[in-house]
Formats: sequence, C-alpha cells, structure tokens
Amino acid sequence: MKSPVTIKDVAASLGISVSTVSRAMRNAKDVSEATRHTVLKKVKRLQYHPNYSAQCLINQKTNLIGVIVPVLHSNYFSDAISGISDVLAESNYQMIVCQSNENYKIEQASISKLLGYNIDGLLISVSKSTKNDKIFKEVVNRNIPLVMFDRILDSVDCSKVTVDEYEGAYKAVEHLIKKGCVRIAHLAGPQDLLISQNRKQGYLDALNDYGLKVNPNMVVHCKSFEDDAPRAFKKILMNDPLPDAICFINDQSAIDCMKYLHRKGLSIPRDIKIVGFNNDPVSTVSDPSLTTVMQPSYEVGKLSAGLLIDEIDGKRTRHVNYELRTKLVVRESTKSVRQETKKD
Amino acid sequence: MKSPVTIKDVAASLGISVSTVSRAMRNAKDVSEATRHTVLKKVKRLQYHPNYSAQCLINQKTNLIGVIVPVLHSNYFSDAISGISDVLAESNYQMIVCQSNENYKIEQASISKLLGYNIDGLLISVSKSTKNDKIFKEVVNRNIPLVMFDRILDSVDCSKVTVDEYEGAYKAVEHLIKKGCVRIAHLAGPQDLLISQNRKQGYLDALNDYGLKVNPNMVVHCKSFEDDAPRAFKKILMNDPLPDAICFINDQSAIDCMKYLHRKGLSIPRDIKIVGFNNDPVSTVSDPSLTTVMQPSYEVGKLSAGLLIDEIDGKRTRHVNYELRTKLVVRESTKSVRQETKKD
DNA sequence: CTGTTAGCGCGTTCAC
DNA sequence: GTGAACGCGCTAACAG
Repeated sequence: MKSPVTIKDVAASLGISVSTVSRAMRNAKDVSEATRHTVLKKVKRLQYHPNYSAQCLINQKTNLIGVIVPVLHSNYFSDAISGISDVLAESNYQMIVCQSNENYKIEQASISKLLGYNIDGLLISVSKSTKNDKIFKEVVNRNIPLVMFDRILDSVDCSKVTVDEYEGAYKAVEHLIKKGCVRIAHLAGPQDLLISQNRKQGYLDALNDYGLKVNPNMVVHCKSFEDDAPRAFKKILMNDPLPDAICFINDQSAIDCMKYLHRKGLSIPRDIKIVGFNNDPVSTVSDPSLTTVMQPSYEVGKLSAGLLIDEIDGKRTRHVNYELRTKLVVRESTKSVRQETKKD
Repeated sequence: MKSPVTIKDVAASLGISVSTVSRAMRNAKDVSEATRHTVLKKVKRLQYHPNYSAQCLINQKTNLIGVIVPVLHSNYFSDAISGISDVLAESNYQMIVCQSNENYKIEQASISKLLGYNIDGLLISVSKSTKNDKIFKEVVNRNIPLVMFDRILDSVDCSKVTVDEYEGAYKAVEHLIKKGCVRIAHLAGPQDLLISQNRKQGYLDALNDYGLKVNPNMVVHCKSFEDDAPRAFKKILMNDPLPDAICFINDQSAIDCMKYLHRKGLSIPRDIKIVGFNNDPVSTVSDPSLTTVMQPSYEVGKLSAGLLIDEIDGKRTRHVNYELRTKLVVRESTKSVRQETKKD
C-alpha cells in the first residue's frame, strides 16, 4: 500500500490548505471554480488517489461487501458470484470473496476477518457443516445487512434468496410418473443441508400425490455431492426389482450412473429413466442427453446482491424471502420408449 | 460499517488506557499476563473487533489483494481463483474479486478502484480487448506488486504465470500426426490474445516439424470462445477435401462440432479426429469422449498468489516468469480406427 | 509493566 | 470562499 502522495502534498504544492483540496475533490459547492480547476489538474499530475482507509474512518462506510460460498469451482456458485459481481459493480461496491471449502471453522474465521474489514454487508451461502448460527447473530446484532442465498439457515433473521428446490424435485418426479415410472428412486444430498431436505420432500410429496408408495430403500443420501455419489447410486441399484427411474441431486452423478448402467448392459431411457439437477453444461453433452432441473443461479446472485444493497441504502427495512423458480429441462434420458417395438 | 465498540470502550470499561488494550490484543511482550487475560475476556464479551481501516492507516498495509479475471463463470478461471483463494487464506490475505467481462474499460475502472482500496498486490488475467498497458505501468510505478496469469501483457514489467499453450497445441497436433492425420485443421482463438497466437504457433510448428504443409484455409480464427465457434468450424468444414482432424481452442466447441458432424453423417474418430483444449468436465461425458489438453488452472492460481505474496513480503525482488506444463489427455475422439475392417 | 502524547490521511465543524 | 483545529480508531514513541 504505497500511496506516497497524500492530500497534504497536493495542498502544499499549491500553497493552499488541505480542506480546500478536500472540498474541490468532492465537488462541494463552496469552492470557487478557479481553485477547483487548479486543484483537479494538480491531482491528476501528481496521480493523487484519496486514501480509502482514511475516508472509511470518517464516513463509516467501506463500500466493501463480503461474499462467502462453500466452493468457488462449481458451475452453480461461480454463476451466482458472477451475478453478484455484475450488480455490485453497478453500484460501486467491491466484493471480498471467500470460500469455506464446506468447513464451518473456516467460514466462521472468514466472517470475523470480514467484520474486521468493516464490510457494509454480507452475502453468504453456508457450508454443509454449518449448524451453529452464533456468528450470524453477531453480524445481525452489529446491524450489518446480511443476505443468505441458496444454502440458508432458517434460524437467522435476515433476507434470504433460495431456489424452489422442492418444486424442482416435485416437477422432476411428476415428469417421471407421467412417463409411466412407478419405482422411482432418489439419490438425496447430504442430510444436513436444507436444500437436500427440500428436494427429498418434493420427491416424497410427488409420489404421495400420485398415489405411489414410498420405498425407503429407494432413497439414499450421499455425504458429498462429488465423491460419495457412486456409492449411493450403487446402493440404490441393489434394490430388487430395480427402480425404473432415478432422480439425482446433481448432473455429474446422474451421468456417472448412466455410464455405470451402460456398462452393466442396461439401456437409458428404456430400462431406467434418469433426471439430474442443475443443468450443468455436461447435461447437454451426455449420451443420452440428460433431463435435468435448471436452477437460475446467476439470477440468485443478482437478486441477492440487489436486496443487500437496498438494505444497506435503507430502502427496505423488513427482511424478505425470495424463492426463485426452477425449470425442468426435458432431454433424452427420460424419453418415452415403446417397449414392444424395441429390442436390444 | 457499524462497529460501535472501539478500543476506547474496552479501555474505559476496564478503567485502563487504550494502549494497554492495544498491547494485550497484539500479544506484545510488555503486558502482564493478568491484564492481558482480563482484556481478552472483556474483548470477547464486548464483541470488539479491531478496525482494519484504522490499522491500515498506521501499518501502511491492507492485506487486501485485487483479483481481476475476464469472466468468473468459467471452469478455467473459477479453478484459478479457487487456487488463489486457498493460498491467500493461508497467509491471512483477503481478495477483492472483479470480472472485466472481457471489457478493457471495466478492467481499467476496476484497477482504479482497487488502487483506491490500497491493495497490497494485484493478480490479473487481462481481457481480450486489452491492448493499452498504461494502467499497469501505473500500478508498477506505484510499487504495487503485480502478477499476471494466463492472459498476460508482454510489455508490462512484472512476474507472470502462464500455461505452455504452445507446447499443449504442439503435443495435440503431434498426437494427431502420429495417428496418421495429414490434413489437420485448427480452430484458433481470438486473434489478439497471446494464448491464441501461442497455440496457433504450436500447431504450425508441429506441422512443419513433421513435414506437413500448412493450408491457410484450414486455420480459422473465432472472435469469441463461445458464440463464434460454430461459424468458424463450419468454415473449416467447407474445405474440400475435408480435414481428417481438427484441433480446437476449447472443449465445448469441439463437442459442438462433433455433434454437427454426427448429424452430417460423419463418424468420429473414424472420419475426422478431434482434439479439444482445457479438459473441462464435458470432455469426459461426450460421445465419443474428447481427447483434450489439460491445463493446470488451479495450480496457476496457487502459484500466482504465492509469487505475489513473496513479492509483497520482499522475499524476492526480481520478477520471474513461470510456464506450467499442460498434459495431453487421450480419449476416444482420436482413437485409431482400422479403416479396412470398419464399416458403417 | 503502564499511561501519555503524537500522528497515520482525511472530512468536518467552525471562525475568518 | 478559505484555513485552522479537531477527531475518526488505532499504534508507536516516549515517560514514568
């Protein structure tokens, strides 16, 4: 942080007082046009940039927003952050980005750091190991606007932006039922995550609403979205008779499963229909292409950032909850197959 | 930025001076164990967090690093940022992240903002519209450590971390040649980008080294990695005779092309062999799976951040250039096919 | 070991 | 319209 040239230097080199320079810089009205002009010229020549740290001390505002996500290298979160970034840039805010790596300790430490930086607001999607909400209560107590998105904590009193995962899963299962499936399995996400619970509930309710029995063996939770999914879907496939459809928590595991089934000599969508979740790029590329639930991640980011800024500006005092809609993207992995004419 | 509780409050509530509190906080040696203990207890009870802005004013150090990338929602850059984040977190730095959206004006404005925040260092991968290096010279002049990664500007005097795209492309083409291809086309990236030029040179040199003629019609530049690729590969496919292999600048366009060729009744790898670039998740999923050039993006991020911190800490005064190696990941899209036994 | 003083760079009263 | 003085929250230098 080298900014050798301060407001003093500008003032001295012009033989005027610092307060005049300060006024000229901030377009205050009580400065003569002449002096303002000379000041601004000098400022440019000297490459003077006001020191934010000093300004923050006075203004009690940093224009800094903290953003914490579980992981950065995921289509979902990088899209969301992209949305956040675009909105913040428009409003002259900068974002300090942290990834918790799904670790509550790191998350907590990051928040402490961010508080030290006097962020004007915080956007967070909590890690899957987060249960304690103490640190968030502290944020709220300090009157720092807080918006939780995607992965939220119900107990924290703040605005929240989520995706209607329940409806997403419901629509997926409904689609499968309409395709004639009756033994529909569900590879569920980590049990602690609210989004996993919501999706599972959507799955359960869809089955119920259509009069299908729930077979507990057809629902298997995985501990991690990435590493643990294969174990989980293999467990599902130990059912006898096999499910005629599986509803997944993400696209990659759905595709991994399709490949596995292929190797086992099963055909998709004929023998088993598959639905993913997310609409990642991979879902268009797999063979068969994957029916999946699209989540508006970029919009989640944009909306969250917008809400946060409104709260900072005092444009809204009450907290709000938004739930964005998903969209079922139907592709080949759930296509109808007339069994009688098909052989192989 | 509400932090009503300051060091004064702590001092007052304990009936001691602020400097004692300050000392206790920073584990200075000239404080009695007893007072330190009571101070720390009080600090916790009052939820006091030191004000970084004030500290920065003294220390002339913000522990803030600026990070600018062309886009956030890309496998490559989100991986790189993830690497940066992990390294910075270890060293107690925070990162302010900006995306230029490939727009030089935005890039420039972001840098100005970051300078205002008195960042201790800057990590940047320049936009493809960046030609002017004036703002970077200013950063260098202000003695702010700067590391460019992936997309660099040769003219700027700073440390640089790149991927050996030249060798990556060379290896890809060499692989195709060894597979017997002789009419190898290249879908090149935006002409202004150094990485596009390097990859093209690797392509050209490989052809030359193996005694193959370069056909200018077999090399087509696209203006954008995403939108413009289909136009470009269709132009390549207007060649008569058709190429027997195409070397792409990314995986998605390679896969789009494979699909297009399929619809046209051509078979891959039999009729045309395809190589991508990046090793994105999609490359494992396509049918046929895609041979591609893996770039160590996470490592690029880690290394860049490490270099920057060393420079900030004064551990290294000279600028260095690192060029990380790519790895050719061979999959089905370039598999050998014995033509005589194959029919379709 | 602890308290007092000064000053980091800037904005904001006040006088003039 | 302009300048001097004060304070934002904190640390460093100096006393004691």
